[in-house]
Amino acid sequence: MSDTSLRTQVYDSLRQALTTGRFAPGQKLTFRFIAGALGVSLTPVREALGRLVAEGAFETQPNRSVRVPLMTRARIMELRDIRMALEGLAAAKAALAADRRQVAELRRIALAIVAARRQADTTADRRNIREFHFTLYGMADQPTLLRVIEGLWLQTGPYMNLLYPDFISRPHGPQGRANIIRALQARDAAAARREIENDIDRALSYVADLADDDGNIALAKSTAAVGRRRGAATAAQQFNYAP
Amino acid sequence: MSDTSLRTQVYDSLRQALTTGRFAPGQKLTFRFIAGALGVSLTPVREALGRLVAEGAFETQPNRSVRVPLMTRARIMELRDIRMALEGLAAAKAALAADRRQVAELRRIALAIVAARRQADTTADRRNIREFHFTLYGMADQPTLLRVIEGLWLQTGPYMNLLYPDFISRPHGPQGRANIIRALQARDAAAARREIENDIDRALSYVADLADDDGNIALAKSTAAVGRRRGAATAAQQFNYAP
DNA sequence: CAATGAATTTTGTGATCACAAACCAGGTGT
DNA sequence: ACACCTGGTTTGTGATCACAAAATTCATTG
Repeated sequence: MSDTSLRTQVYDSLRQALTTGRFAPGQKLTFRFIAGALGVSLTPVREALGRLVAEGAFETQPNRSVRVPLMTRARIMELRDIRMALEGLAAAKAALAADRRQVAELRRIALAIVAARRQADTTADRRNIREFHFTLYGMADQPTLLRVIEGLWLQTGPYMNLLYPDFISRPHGPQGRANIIRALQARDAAAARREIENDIDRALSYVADLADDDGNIALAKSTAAVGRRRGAATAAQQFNYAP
Repeated sequence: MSDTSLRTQVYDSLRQALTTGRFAPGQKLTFRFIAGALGVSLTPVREALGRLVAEGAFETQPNRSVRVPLMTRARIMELRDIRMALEGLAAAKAALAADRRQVAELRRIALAIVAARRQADTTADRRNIREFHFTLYGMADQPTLLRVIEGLWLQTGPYMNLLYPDFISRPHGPQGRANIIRALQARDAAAARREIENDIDRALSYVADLADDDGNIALAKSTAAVGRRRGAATAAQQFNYAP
């Protein structure tokens, strides 16, 4: 482990919770609540939250507690455009740099996605999707680009629950991933970029259509609804879970 | 003023110092040094530095002090690609959204650049260049995009001194800005993107060519050399200056 | 004189305390 | 009923203290 500071542990816990959809959009969190749940003092919590606020994963009005941002339709579309540009760039570079072993690894993850979906395992699916994308982007070997993209995923994370179960069951998913793998084998940067752009476009346009201009969400029958029940889980439950 | 916390003031001071080239690449800073220079306790300094480290403006090995990152040629080229993608996107959107008043404002800044360069005023030039770009990007009205771009400028900031005086005296600068303004008037998004991409490409490719693969810089006769003399300025001098 | 190792100082990290501003009830007046 | 005040409570912010790990100094040794 390279950094074992408490601040980093708190940061990672919150990040995990965000990317796995444990916090609902608009949910409010106090410093003392997090500190109590994680068994640390306020100091490391403040530093971790400061970073997350800087990255846009949380927002705060001056001198007040933090909350998961409520995003308007426009803001989701903005994130869509940014992610298309950056993740498209990463995919294009990955296509030029990937070797045979890396492509095989990507194919393994693509199969795991199909398997988990057959069992409608939402948690596993989110983990798999994340692994597929970041394995792909990692091949580009561009650390700064990767970090910026991670910051963007942190912002879209709480909204990705909205994709389940309707959007995810559409047939275009496996097709897109197969196309990406083919593009890598052919070292076709333009095709890899195009496929990733399409993927992001479809997913975030779908999410954006569920949000109105005030940040309210058409809940439908999505699993995001569970996050709304504030007192349902104990404090510790919201952070710790078996990986 | 929306946020008057000390943490934010420290953050802004360090940000200013970075974007105006007051810190040299590789320069090391201790928490207590900054706290003393700004007359605050360690607490707000830690939070401000935590944010800047998260943004990549400073780097730190675990449990040790922070320093301005030394960038390899590869990393500068990486930043070039990211900035081309994102600032190109912002310019394209700006071209579609700009009204006549905003274009006039941009033309005013372009004239100020020419005027300041006639007097070889490096400080004013850096401020003007920043104002030109962020006024342009601001027209796109995309707050998240703007924040990501600001984070990237924070990283490239300490290296922008290397453009003076050689690169800046080349004739392509005024031409490029005139083209951008023309593109805005014509609502030509593709042209605006192309001009911004060219601008970033030229500047950062030039800087990258001065760096080797270990992060060492060919100093040449650039003004960055002054930043190297560590004890030259008092602590307070490194942060406070007349705007 | 360069290399080594112990003593000393410096430095980041985390916990705790003090405090003012924001929040929340509960009551009052209209 | 509803807006307004008011007391108590909660909450983020900043300073200070304690401490361990890292850096530095410097005497000692080969």
